[in-house]
Amino acid sequence: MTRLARPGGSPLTPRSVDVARLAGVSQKTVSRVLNDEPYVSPGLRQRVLDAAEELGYRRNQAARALASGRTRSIGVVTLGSALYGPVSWLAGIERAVREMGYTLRVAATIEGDPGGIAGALASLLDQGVDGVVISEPIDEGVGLISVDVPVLVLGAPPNFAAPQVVTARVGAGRFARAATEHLLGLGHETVHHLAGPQRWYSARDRLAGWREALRAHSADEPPVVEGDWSAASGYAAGRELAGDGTVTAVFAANDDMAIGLIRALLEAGRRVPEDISVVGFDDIPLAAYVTPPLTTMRQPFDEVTRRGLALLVQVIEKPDVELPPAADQPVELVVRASTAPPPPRPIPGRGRRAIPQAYGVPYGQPAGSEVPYTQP
Amino acid sequence: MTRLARPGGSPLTPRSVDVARLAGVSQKTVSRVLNDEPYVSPGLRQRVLDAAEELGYRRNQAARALASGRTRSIGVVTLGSALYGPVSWLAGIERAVREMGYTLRVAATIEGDPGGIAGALASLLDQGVDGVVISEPIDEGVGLISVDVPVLVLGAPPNFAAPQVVTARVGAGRFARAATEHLLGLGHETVHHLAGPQRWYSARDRLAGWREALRAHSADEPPVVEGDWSAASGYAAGRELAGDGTVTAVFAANDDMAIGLIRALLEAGRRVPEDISVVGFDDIPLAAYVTPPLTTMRQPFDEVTRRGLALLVQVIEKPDVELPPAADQPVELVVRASTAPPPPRPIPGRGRRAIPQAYGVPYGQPAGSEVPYTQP
DNA sequence: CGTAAACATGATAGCGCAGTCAAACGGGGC
DNA sequence: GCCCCGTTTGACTGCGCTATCATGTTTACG
Repeated sequence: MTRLARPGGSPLTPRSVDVARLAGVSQKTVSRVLNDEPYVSPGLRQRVLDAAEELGYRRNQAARALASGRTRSIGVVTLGSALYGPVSWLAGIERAVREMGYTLRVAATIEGDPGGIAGALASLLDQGVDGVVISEPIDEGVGLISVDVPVLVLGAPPNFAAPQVVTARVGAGRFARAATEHLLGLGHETVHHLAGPQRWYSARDRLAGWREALRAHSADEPPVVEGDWSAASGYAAGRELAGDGTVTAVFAANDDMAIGLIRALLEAGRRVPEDISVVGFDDIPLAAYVTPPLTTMRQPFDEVTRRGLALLVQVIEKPDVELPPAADQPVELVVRASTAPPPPRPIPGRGRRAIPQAYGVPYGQPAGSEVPYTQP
Repeated sequence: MTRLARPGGSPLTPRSVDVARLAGVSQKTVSRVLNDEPYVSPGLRQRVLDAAEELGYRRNQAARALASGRTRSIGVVTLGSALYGPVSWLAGIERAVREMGYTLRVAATIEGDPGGIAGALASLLDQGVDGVVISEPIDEGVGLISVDVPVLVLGAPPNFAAPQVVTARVGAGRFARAATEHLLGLGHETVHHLAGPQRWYSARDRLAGWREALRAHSADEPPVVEGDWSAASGYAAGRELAGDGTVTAVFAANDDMAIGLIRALLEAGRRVPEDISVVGFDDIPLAAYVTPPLTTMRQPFDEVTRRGLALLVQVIEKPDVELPPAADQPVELVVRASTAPPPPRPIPGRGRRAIPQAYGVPYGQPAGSEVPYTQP
């Protein structure tokens, strides 16, 4: 049976003095050994390690933090939701934090709570974290926030004042531009955009990238439809767009909305990709398996978080060293079956068309629903 | 501009003594006020609060922890992945932890690392957490683990020795049984099961529930196909099952696998739900928007985590009080379009059938892919 | 009006480590 | 042989708070 004890949990768990006594050294020497400080003879070092092992000694982190002023922990401000993007950031952060020898404390912002970021940050700082990660920030009318520990901002421009602010971004704009250009390259006259909520920096980045691509190709810029990242909002947008006969290509700001959008298009009798092409964003694990498989942009979450945290830790430990410039991650477009060249000629008129005949398609015979489908 | 400072961050941040001096009381009185202890006169209390406010005082948690032996934090052992189930647990836990006035520390198990749970637990206990949440545990040959703080085990039987072990479970078995019975109720002779990895308790629960339902209805028990929760594994299973003409209904242990499964069936020319019905598990937000919309079991993540954490905190703070018995959550089946009665007569023979004509379906005309689809 | 409770405050002593400084030791250069 | 300097070790102190106990100060009630 594995036995795990919390230091200080009971009066019986050993203290560093106990280790010192057993090893026949001073308490300070135990501290030296355990912190890998120089000036300890190899013999003593081993004796201390053996004694610590024998007693099952674990350092009390609260005492360490109090005495040293450092907690060796990093706080992350995240959204308390199951959105794929934020969750993937969190998973990557956990891994990277542990790799760097730190521990992780989490504070979620409460959805829709303005000043939520400030609240979450305050909670983390109260806990004495040595650094903070803000993943995918939203600007809900919060002004500049000033924090007295280094900050890593993921996927957004920094609007924090801190001893050091480091940024690691995917560069969503470039990705959005590539997605849009993929559609233009297939021959679409223009590309509609189903945007994310514009309070999100990453949503604005994607919008900007889409706009850039259109301008660079002198394409018309159709009105933007804004969703809230959810498939439900994509579905709602899809019902709108399905009625517009001029739409032949849509770039959705994330995969969930893209999938909701596609569902609405299919229900309205618009085929994907024959009538309308759709590109998503994120490459969620399901993207390859929905019908039709989704063309999408893959985000390099892991590389970005790992690199960002390495910078953050460097800044925490050696505040004076100059940081290397951030390197952009390569853009990765995953082409699947939701994009194709536009239909031969523009569909005349507006409004719902008659339901067309189904193709005999090479891969599979999808089916609609027989049970009446109601919005959940 | 919002200014946030870390207690102890600089020598200038105020201490409780500073507050005491400003309020003209002893340091101990400040401590009393801030801990809401009785026996402080209202006048003094207010003076102390004002002084604290004026100085922007924040308590140093490390010192509090050291002096009191409690960190007011709860650790959660989680999987470092973006799987919907674990992630939803985590989101629910964060919310509940904050509601209870605690903070959250996270340690992820490293995938495929045996003893990963023990390692993550050790890391949390080293940090001095007052309680631990194990979400969706796996038993990777780890024996009984003994921990010296209370433990909340979500969604699984406890195999931990601790001062107190509380369990909060969805009761996945009952849910799986309901899912299976839904299919049997539609007239299917039996139901195949696409199981989750059997190292997971929740996967075993679901398998057991499925089996129970079959037995109760005296239905044949077909061989189980095991996936790894991913859509890719569902897809692989689907290729297998598509070749078996006797399959008319499948219960998948989660939605991702169900979606991968459906994709493979469609590609093989088996219609869903006309030829084969599929039920998923989780009710991920996308489930309503894939094609066909997925019939699935909704898990009450929030209720279960909230209730579980309330119990955990009670056990931490008042170890002697008797706990109320756990109440089962109601089973919730969300019927969408991926399930239907079986086809009129058993499909003769085995192997691939010719691609049938598409229905003119009431809701939408889904399309397959024209671009050749390759497994990612 | 006296006495026992209840209330209100403060002095003092740790919690378990890391930081500071001083002391002891040892080898090389003169 | 003496001094200097790098090495090795330990005694002592303090991080900022909570806990314990002692000391006043009221109130309750016979």
